[in-house]
Amino acid sequence: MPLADAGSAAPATRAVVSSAAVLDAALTLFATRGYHGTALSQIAEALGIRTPSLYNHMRSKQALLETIVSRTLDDVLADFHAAVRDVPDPAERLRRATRVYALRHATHRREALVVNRDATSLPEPELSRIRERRREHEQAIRAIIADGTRRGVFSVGDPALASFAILEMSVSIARWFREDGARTAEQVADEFAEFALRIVRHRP
Amino acid sequence: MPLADAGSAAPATRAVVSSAAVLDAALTLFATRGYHGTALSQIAEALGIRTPSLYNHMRSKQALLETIVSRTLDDVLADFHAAVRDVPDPAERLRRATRVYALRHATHRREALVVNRDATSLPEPELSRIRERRREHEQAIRAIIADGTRRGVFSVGDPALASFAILEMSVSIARWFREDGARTAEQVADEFAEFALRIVRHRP
DNA sequence: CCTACCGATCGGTAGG
DNA sequence: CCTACCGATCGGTAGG
Repeated sequence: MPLADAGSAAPATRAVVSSAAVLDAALTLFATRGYHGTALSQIAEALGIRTPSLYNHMRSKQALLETIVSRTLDDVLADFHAAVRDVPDPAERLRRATRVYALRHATHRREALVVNRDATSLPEPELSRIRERRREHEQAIRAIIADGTRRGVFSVGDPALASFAILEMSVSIARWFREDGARTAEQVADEFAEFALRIVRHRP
Repeated sequence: MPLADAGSAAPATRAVVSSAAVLDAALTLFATRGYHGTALSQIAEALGIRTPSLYNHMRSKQALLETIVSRTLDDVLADFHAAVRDVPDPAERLRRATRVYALRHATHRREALVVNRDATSLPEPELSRIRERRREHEQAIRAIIADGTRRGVFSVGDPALASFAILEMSVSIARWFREDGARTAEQVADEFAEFALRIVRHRP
């Protein structure tokens, strides 16, 4: 039966796929080749199905990106609020906020790469809503830094610059972190939390 | 003469274009919409010419990206070496290396955005050569940090983590810096150089 | 610099 | 889940 297994794209058995599986395959491919650099045919091939079958599990390619970005931003904000809840001390708040953000970028690398690379490919009004959530997070970090500076436990010229630096150095973890590398995600997250406190010149 | 000015794509006079102009238009569009999100027809339209005319000034779309990325990386390395030449003190070396890198990301935002977003879209063997130059820069920063740590003027657990953090927080400047913003490129660069010294816990 | 044109591939639909 | 197919657009070439 040469036709039955002619090429790796033709599976021996008929594949069964879920929305979650489509999203996961899209996540991997978008993270690797970018949203515009990924064809739906590649997502289908990764799942062992034909392109039109994808439409049983999604509305459109764009909806896939929208779901990935939107969920990720919601999770980032939820992480943040859970991490700082009932923590009044600015230094401890900043440490926990940075740790959880850094940790997420080590453990959810694909999501982070897609959000950072391709979120701007979404159309309005989704794009504005996305920008608003990122802004919300940045402002929350900035507020912690401003609070600590006001109280004299931090020393920083411009809380906005410090918050950009802290957030973006953490985002970079998604670019180089390897699960089988020398340091665990937790070790990296702790170290970056320490960097954050150093940036705002917190005296331990 | 309705046909002569039907639509903004039809210029009144015949446009004359140079390789530099094509590269510049590509730079702007790649930075805004990404390499795969940009069509050659958009580059042509921005220049007021037809798509096939672009081929008088370039070899291919990919060659455009290659030129942008390659030149930018060469410039980054040249900047670095010029900045630290004849500066033996690790703290001053790190300050200057960070300042010049941060400054470049404020003044060459488009280049930085394209390199960071789309360099991986290049094929081998170009991709390896690009990675090698980025690695070279990262290793040079790491060596400064390791040197300062050895001499006891820095205190950092892992020079690699610190160098990633310093470089990547600087890269982020390209994402948010505005020429008409509250701070000049030089002010931002100085502040980020200070952040770098704080990350390695240099005592001033 | 242009018009005319190419094969390939894109996201998506019809219909089963 | 599939095959068959769609119009649109892609990067690029021929030839002037």
